[in-house]
Amino acid sequence: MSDLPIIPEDKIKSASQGLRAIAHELRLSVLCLLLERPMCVHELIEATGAAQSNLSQHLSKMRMLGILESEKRGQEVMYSIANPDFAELVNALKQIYCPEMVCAAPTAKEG
Amino acid sequence: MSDLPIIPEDKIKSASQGLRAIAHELRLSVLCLLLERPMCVHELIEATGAAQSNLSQHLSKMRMLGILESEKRGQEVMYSIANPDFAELVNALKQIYCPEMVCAAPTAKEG
DNA sequence: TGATTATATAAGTGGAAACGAATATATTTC
DNA sequence: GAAATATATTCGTTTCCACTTATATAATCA
Repeated sequence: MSDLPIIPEDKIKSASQGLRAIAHELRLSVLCLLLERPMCVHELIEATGAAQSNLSQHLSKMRMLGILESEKRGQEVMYSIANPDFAELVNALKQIYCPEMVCAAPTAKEG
Repeated sequence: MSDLPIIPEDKIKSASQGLRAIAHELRLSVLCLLLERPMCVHELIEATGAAQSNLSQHLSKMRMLGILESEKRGQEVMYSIANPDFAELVNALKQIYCPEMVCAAPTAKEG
């Protein structure tokens, strides 16, 4: 019997599901790209070098999980990050793994 | 040819490896527990309800990845978080998934 | 309307990860 | 030194993921 603050099972389940969702090289790359601006599928294909079908499946998975949202524009489909939590999470990762690429909160000193 | 700030492949690879490492319910639970204080294996078994062999395998995996470190104390083995980045990451998750459990940076107003 | 472009979905396959069962190793106690 | 406790490791099985190939749908254009 410990008096530890146990995290509820369902929270753990959601969190690990969220992590699994972004713990994939291609999906993470896509999220990093969409952090900059919304993009359509063929832009993402070009930027990542992924196969069309494969990328489409990953996009679809992230959309179903509420991470991404999509909007049809003509024959293209624009994808963007739907859940700001994931934008934050990816930013946190960038700060850990490539601090020099994160322009972070501007210190209000530089131009 | 886009002028997007592409994240280098090896950074993506490290990041997604790190995410996969914690994107598992049991491993994430362990990390949350160890966020409080170092614990020995049978404490973790009791707190998580996991099978001994299974938990041991996960601990071993996280130790090999540099996430955890262990110190033998008598016949027990104490585990703790070795890499502060992961502590931060897990804290970030807590803020997203259970904000009410995070005592965060004290606002210096409450007792 | 037929061809082309953009994207999605389905089906099959290969490989990795997780788990349980059994066993091994180290430490303590008697 | 034998039993008990604490933890690690090995092995075999199953389950889950990702990827490719092929096909479907929708929009545009000729």
